[in-house]
Amino acid sequence: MDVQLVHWPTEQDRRARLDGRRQARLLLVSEDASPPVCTDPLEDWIRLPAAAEDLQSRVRGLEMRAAADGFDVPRLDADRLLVYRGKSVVLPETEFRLAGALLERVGAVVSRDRLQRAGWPDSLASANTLDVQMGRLRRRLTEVELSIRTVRGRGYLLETA
Amino acid sequence: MDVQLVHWPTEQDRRARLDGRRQARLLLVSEDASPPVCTDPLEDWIRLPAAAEDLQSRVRGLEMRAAADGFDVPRLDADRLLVYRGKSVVLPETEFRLAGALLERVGAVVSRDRLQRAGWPDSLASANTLDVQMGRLRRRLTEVELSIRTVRGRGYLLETA
DNA sequence: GGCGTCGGTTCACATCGGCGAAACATTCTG
DNA sequence: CAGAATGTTTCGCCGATGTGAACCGACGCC
Repeated sequence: MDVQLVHWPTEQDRRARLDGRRQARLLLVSEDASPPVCTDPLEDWIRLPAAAEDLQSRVRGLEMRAAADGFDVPRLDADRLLVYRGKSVVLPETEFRLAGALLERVGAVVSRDRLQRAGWPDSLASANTLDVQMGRLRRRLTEVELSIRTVRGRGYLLETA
Repeated sequence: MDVQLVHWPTEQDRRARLDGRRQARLLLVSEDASPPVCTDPLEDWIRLPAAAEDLQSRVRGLEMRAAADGFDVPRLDADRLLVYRGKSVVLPETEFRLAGALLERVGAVVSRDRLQRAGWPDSLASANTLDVQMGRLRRRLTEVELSIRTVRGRGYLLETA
């Protein structure tokens, strides 16, 4: 969601890394350098020294373009497809329901009890089953670079790293 | 695709028209005006007076984005030709209809039911026939570097990978 | 410090069903 | 006629799911 500021041309490697992560960035082009040609909508540049107003406009534009993609927010569609930063995984039914519960509160702890109810709305699974399914969900989420942290005695929380 | 130059803020109406036509344009922001926030990849702005080098870089970027526009979306013409990133394949009738259904919602899941109806509008094929045709379509799409992912129990989705 | 318990993780196993692949027959097309 | 396209069936794999057992670190207790 945020916009990274990158000095140009001194930080070329960092630019490449951000590009790989599909992270919005604004290149600050030093006075005596040539500006790059930006083809990625998530990239823009501005020549230094820059008016505060101009800088803001560029940053705002990038923010909105990044938000339009919804890139930094993991999204779960009705067909069990979890999308995050351009990648995606298909979740099986049970893991889908669990992921849904976690996504309702990204970054916050979701209690085991709540997860139980989310994962098995009608039936009632044995206690251990939740653990197993969380393990499976965890493994699958690594594919989209999401991770689940356990909070002993409290529950689990979804992280975007 | 050329890039239109638009004076800002005096030519706002012209900007709107170009936007509607999905025509790339560069806004020339007069010295005493506030720059707009550009969210469209086909739009950019530059503050006057501008160095020739900077102007060129902006225009070049827009040209390339305009050229890339639509390039990443697989397209299906009436003659059963599927085009994607410069390559293309000819699809047989049935696979053509199936591909059409998938392309209506690239990146989203299309249900088996919907595919059934798309592939066999009048007749009704036996249950498994869809699977077979999807397999065949799948094989053919590898030639244009497209792939079909199955979502168990839901349907299929077309991916641009 | 030694010990048991609790919560959580991982492994192995069994079941079930969706879906993929091959094989075959038939029809279409150049 | 040859090769492609299409429909159908059969077979079997593998993914999804639930369950039990082994394992392991954290914590509290004696």
